[in-house]
Amino acid sequence: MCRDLLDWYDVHARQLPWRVPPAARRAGVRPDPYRVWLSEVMLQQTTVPAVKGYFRRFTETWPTVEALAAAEDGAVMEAWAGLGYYARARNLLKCARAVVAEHGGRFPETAEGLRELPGIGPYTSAAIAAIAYDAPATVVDGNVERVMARLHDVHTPLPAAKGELTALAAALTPEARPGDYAQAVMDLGATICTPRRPACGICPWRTPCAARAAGTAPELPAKAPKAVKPVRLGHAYVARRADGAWLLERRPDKGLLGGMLGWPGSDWSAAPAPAPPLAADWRTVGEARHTFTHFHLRLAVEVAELPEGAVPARGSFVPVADFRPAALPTVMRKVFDIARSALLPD
DNA sequence: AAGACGTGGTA
DNA sequence: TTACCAAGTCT
Repeated sequence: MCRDLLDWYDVHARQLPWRVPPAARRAGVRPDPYRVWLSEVMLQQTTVPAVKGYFRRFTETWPTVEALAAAEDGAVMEAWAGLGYYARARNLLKCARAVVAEHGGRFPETAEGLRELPGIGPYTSAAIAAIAYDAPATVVDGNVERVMARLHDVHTPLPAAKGELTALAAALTPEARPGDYAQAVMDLGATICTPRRPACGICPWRTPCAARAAGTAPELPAKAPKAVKPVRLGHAYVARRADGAWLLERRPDKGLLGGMLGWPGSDWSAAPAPAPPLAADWRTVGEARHTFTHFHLRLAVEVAELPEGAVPARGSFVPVADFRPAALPTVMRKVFDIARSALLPD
């Protein structure tokens, strides 16, 4: 059965910037563990199209784990801006520095060893072990869960079904070509066994698939109902100094948008108290709306123009020449777009 | 162990 | 517009 999938993968493998194609892989070409690790971290809860540009820029700027380990924190956070889940970027640096300082610049070659590193959990450790080192590790991500739930017609809702689906995936992992196998199941889930409208008719596993036989494939895997997202409110303060500099603030390392640059603001709650970074003639010019994983946010955008000598209680001024909106997380970029059209009308 | 943690694309 | 979805990890 694994053979059917590997045969399919030999023909239909997606070509991705971090991947060694199956033909080259069988000819002995090994992927660079650094690139495998970087791509797998970027791909956590993130789509392939979103990752491609970031992967290219990261590998151009920092071609090796040594180069990344030597990078400045701010430069890495800026390069990650817009990709989301910023703890990944903080852990990426911690991990690179640990690999250089504690492992001589080489990634551990076993899933257990990899699992010890920051930002590398059960999925990523197995993925690197399998893909970079061809170890027979069982990779279980959202694709594998979906494929296994359908293949075995498992109706238990996630996340309760996680253990059962992991066991089913482990029982199927072959000794031969485990790296290609891991990528093949994920490709199958991404291109054939998709969440909606799976293409069962052209699936290499259409014959053994229990859900296909039962007609239940499109509704699997079952999932526990999601909690309703509350709405939180807040104020964001965008100040422009007379020389064009913007008042920005580095957010604390822990918590939401940790380590990222942002506009000074109130806390985000049901009834936020205004908290401008300095006394000024603030005007409300609009509202930025943004949805995070667990709440909706509405930010009142306040703007002010400041004299050259203004001294803020929080944050620091970034000269126009150094300011790049792309270095901000998306919610802060939305705030800027609203503030800019008020302060700098075309 | 349940909740925190982003974003952009799609229906 | 809203809701769901995508190669998870950490606490």
